[in-house]
Amino acid sequence: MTLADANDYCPGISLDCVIFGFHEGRLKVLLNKFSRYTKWMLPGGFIYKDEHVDAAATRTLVNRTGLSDVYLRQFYLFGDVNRTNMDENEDMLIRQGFSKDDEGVSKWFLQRFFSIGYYAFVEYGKVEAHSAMDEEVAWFGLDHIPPLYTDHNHIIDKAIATIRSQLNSIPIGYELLPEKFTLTQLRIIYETLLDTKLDRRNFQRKILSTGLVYKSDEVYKKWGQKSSALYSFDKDKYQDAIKNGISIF
Amino acid sequence: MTLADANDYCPGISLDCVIFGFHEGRLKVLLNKFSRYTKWMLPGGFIYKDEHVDAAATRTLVNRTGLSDVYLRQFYLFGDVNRTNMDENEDMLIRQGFSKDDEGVSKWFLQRFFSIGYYAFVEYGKVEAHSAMDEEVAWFGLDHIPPLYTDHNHIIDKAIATIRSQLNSIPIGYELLPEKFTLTQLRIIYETLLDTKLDRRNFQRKILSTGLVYKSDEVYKKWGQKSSALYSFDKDKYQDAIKNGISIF
DNA sequence: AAATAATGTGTCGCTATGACGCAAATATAC
DNA sequence: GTATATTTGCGTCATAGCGACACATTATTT
Repeated sequence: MTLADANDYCPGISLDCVIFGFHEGRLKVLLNKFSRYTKWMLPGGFIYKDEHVDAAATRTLVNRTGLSDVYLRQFYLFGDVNRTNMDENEDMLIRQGFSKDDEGVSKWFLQRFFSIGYYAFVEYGKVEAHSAMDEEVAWFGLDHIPPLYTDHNHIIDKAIATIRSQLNSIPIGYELLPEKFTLTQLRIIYETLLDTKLDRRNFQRKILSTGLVYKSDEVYKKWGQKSSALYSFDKDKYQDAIKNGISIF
Repeated sequence: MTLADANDYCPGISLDCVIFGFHEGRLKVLLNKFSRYTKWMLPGGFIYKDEHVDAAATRTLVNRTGLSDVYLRQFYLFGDVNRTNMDENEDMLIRQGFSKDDEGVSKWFLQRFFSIGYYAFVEYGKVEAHSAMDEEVAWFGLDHIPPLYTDHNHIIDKAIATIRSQLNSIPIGYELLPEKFTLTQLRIIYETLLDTKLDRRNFQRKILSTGLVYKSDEVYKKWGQKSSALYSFDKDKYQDAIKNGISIF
């Protein structure tokens, strides 16, 4: 944000997006970092005074990924008094070249913030990780997330816990995978989020029995040992399933 | 609230509680109403500047029901720009005897509000519906909820939808029912929230197979035709089940 | 005395599920 | 070149759980 805009935003409230992608057999999240600050953070933003919260989240996502029309859901409001660490914020401001005596900057950043958590599923290959002015953007595997700004590690954990509990009714594969994918890739997503191993054969039977997925004529050869079949989602059936509530697991 | 306190609260954000109780075979929600205003509303409040959001919700609940130590969960942030209807708010203020020219009152109430939705399960019999100064408090069956203040009908709907989707992992019976209860009472709760009829015999088999419930020596006679057995929750097993994630349905 | 309504205790058949077997295709090791 | 490991495709089999339903029992209503 440009600090001049501060008056256009709702005070004391921000939003943070946990953006999931799937690449090289791993679930990853998109993080960014102010170039002169040490800590990575979730892509986030503020809400214009006349803007719907969901619209603000969509705007944040478009800015960072170039993608609109993405599966994006609000999942929790983080309202701990101590989640905003004033010392940490001051440190960040100074490193970014601001003076803490600057009234406008201090008043805006050195206050208590609520943060609205959103999670998003994007197709990794379609993302063009936009770096804003003085920002870096990068993907991090779930196992390799560094200590983040304020409670952002906690926000990611909560997002994963939420997704896990809703896995039955979330079209997660459809959103994360490319049009053609192997059932192993789909299984890895579920295994990662559920933190268990799933029997390969039983998983296939269950997925195929939903009828939401059909075998394409193409084959995936690059990887591993034996070439594997590529599948696609039946988009119509998928839309129906979401409306009427799907139950995969 | 006393309006003099406005400066102690976080601006632009409020919270609303959907408080569920079970009485006479029906699920009900607790609503209140300013005596001189026409519309009923969800019990709600504001958040002190140094107060955790959950603490503010607990405080609201204690005020209205006299109950602490209640199952209370945040479920959604309502952030539509138009959810706060300024005309409606002004009407309410005037009916309550305030002048719209009163700077303090207007500035506080005639602004955009976010609202954090909480739902709670309470034991109906333990509630002493406290009426504050000029408030009425009453229970309403889910089928008989009148048009409420702003988007409060929508908030209730969203609460029910959320609970419904989490019914597997929520200890709803334990929280809503008295210590001894019949399995029919428990079944009605599930039937109401799922909006379906459940086969009485299959339901019993399933509930008993969880081992979370045991038959007490007492019998419930008052109602219906045949006296029915009273059951209780095994509290230890219940605590374990919540920790490790229960799955009832 | 008959009708109504709710409860306790089952049965029965089907399906989904979890556990596992085995051959085929590819890569790496010796 | 042969052996070994890994991953895929396509199965089997026994069991637990589930939906549907039967029937006697108890109590209230008419």
